[in-house]
Amino acid sequence: MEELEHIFLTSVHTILALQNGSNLLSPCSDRSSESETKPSMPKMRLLEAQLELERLQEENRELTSKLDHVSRNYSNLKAQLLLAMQKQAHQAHLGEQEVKNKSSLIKSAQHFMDLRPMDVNGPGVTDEKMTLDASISPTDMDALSKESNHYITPRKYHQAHVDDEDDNIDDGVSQRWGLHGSSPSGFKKAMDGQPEPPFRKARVSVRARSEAPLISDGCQWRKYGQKMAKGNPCPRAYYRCTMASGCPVRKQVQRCSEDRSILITTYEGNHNHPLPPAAATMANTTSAAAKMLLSGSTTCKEGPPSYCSTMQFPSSIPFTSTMATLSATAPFPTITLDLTGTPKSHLQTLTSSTQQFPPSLPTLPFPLHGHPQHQGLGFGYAKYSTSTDDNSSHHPKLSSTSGMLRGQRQASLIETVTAAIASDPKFTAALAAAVSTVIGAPQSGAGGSNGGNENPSIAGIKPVLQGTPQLPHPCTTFSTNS
DNA sequence: CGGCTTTGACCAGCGC
DNA sequence: GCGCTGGTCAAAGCCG
Repeated sequence: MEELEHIFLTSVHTILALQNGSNLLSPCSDRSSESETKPSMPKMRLLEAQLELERLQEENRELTSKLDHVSRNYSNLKAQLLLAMQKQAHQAHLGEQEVKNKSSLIKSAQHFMDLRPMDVNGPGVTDEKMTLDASISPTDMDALSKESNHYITPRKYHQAHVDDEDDNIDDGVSQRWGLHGSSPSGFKKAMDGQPEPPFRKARVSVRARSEAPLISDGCQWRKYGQKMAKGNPCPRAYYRCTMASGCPVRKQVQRCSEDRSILITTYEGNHNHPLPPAAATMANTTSAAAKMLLSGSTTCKEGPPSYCSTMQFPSSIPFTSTMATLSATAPFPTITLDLTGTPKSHLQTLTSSTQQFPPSLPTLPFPLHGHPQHQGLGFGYAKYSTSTDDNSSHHPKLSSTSGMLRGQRQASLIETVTAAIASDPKFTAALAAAVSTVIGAPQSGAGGSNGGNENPSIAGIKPVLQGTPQLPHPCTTFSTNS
């Protein structure tokens, strides 16, 4: 596994270095310097230079796609390795667990943390395995989960059951559910020797201050239902990803009952199809956050799960009141990144205890796996800078990078960042990528179901940003369940 | 005409 | 066992 990671990081390093080299000849700098220093240059030479520039830009694009490809291959290999490890571990412990679990785990199964293999398997499964398990990239799990090409409802799942591992594999977490039968119903069925449906899936919700009916996350969604939720006068809408047939990803959209300008979007599942960079950014980010929550790779490892029900992450990004919350007491384990500016969201009150992260968390732009060349990726777009002058002024690093990077390249880099997050999930990194997704992309028109796949920005935020000087206060909430 | 939204019905989980 | 709630289905209608 470490070898794989090393290979991957080396590849990323190389490609990024090449990229940076290519970008030394950016159109602007090149043209301006040449025209200033050699005003009398013949037109032929200018044309040649321009051709060379175009060639370099093309090369740049190819390298970017190569990087993407390497990243996917890496995740794919990693996922396969993890699968083999999981099967091995599962077979080794299945027998003894059956006796143990019957007596002690049925009650605790209702707690979400019991989804974790450590809890179910006992000391036989190490923390390392859990962390590795959480690092499976969602998009690359698709390659392994061919069965998930068809969306399987719980009902259908009952009828035509499939091998749990394959069926849940598009979600590394739900796979654990299936394997160990830790969901309440799953437990009973597992005890009976029957397969259990993937009732719980990873969820990532985004809380955003937006007046638009939907946030634009780069994917195409189709509404399939709407319900009035208890305790909220606003209806909850259910959407399904329609970018590919059978994509299991769903999302719920609901306005906050306390502040109807806040839009709460909850994502569930992982895409089983290639995503545009913008959507991939969100998908990778959310899945990384989700998996980290469920993998327990955060600071609450040492305590019992119940004591880690909530963790608040004071953000280091130049936002005020950015807060990420993990909730274990909710029906689903939840990661909440609250960027609304509301100090205490109602989600935080769901939990019984909190853990404040030390203020020494890595700041953005953050180094990836200790590779300094990954620093300074620039998580600020021009839009962000203009709308947040006050904040950006406190963070010259961010503001200086905005406008220097071209949209496509930046999207690709952010995607790389989020993919890297998936391989070694630290929540702060996931948080950072999520925020970069929200604030970093050029804003699209307030498009309801976001047919445009290239823009991860939150539709409708723009008017809010312009109208309220204290912003940006988009709020991003990640909740993950499996 | 195809894709999408709407909306009532249905189902499963859960608490009492 | 019953009722409540969340989530999903699917028919009907709308829209470009």
